[in-house]
Amino acid sequence: MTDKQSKGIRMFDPAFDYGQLPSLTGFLFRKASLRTFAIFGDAVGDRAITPLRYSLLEVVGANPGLQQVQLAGILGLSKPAATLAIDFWQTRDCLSRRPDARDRRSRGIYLTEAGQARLDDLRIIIARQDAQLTEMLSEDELALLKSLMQRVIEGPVL
Amino acid sequence: MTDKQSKGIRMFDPAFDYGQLPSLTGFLFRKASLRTFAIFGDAVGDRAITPLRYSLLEVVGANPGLQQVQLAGILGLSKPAATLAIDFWQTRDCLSRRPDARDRRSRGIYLTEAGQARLDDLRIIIARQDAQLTEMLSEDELALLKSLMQRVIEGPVL
DNA sequence: GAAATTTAGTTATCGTCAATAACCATTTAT
DNA sequence: ATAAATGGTTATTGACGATAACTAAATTTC
Repeated sequence: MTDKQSKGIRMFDPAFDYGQLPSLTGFLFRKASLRTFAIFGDAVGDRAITPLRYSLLEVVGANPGLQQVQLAGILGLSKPAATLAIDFWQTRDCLSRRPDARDRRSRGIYLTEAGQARLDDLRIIIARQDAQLTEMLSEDELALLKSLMQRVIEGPVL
Repeated sequence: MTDKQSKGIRMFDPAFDYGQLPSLTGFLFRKASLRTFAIFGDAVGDRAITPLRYSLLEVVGANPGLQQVQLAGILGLSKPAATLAIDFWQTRDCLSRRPDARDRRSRGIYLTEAGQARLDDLRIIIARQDAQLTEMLSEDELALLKSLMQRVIEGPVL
């Protein structure tokens, strides 16, 4: 065992036959996503900071004052999940809930100063990590990949 | 609520700013993977049949007689997880554990007749579903996407 | 304008799942 | 022969996410 991090996952072992799996686009997406996740953890250092939690911070940073329900909608979370995710950052002094003057039920979510600093850090770390993920592609190829992925993602809901 | 299935997930809501998220390849992978997963469930009909469990069946079909440890290695599972996954199919009469003559500790995993039939079905359903996933791409674009994805997945472990 | 309904948010409870640890049986190494 | 390693199962635990139930505040309806 030489590799402590990332489980040292070998994506395909040439000794075995994977049937039709490698020809399925969805399978490739899943593998790519797993790989992303593994590397993400290494890059960020803190295992508690998952892609989802980072996404939350990013979205709050870009849209200060959103309601929790709105955040849940954007991130595809249930209400309780949103509550927990916000709790996570609030206990770390990165997010604050501020009362909304117009509607005293709802609470606007904002970055604290520490949160802004943390986000600035994370953005850099993660952008760099993301570049490593695709370092084997030329710039043109990467742009192409992204635009193809975009179209697949935005595709019809079926 | 018109859409019962697939949660009707809207991938991006143009009303909000997603920060740098949409420019991260890893984020696109994750979204694509989520989309794959959602559609997979709809296509197969049985929610219990996850991509992972299908992968297991596919790999056993392509490599009859593998040990459980080998399967775990190929699929990136822990030993207990492999045990459970095999149990899943065995209780459905699709896989069988056969004693290994040379090593009485280990057990070879094989498709049953029912398992072969089930796999044949699933292969077709899933191949069709996978095609739908990328129906907005031309044949050339799809081939390109796949080859780019392959290279990313096979990339260095970092 | 009071009662009923809806909505934002939290808390409680549950089920799933995967990982670790502990365990048995068998094989390999010393 | 004994010790160490390996294949497999079972038991236990912890992380999550989902639903349900609840509070508080807003909106609707008559």
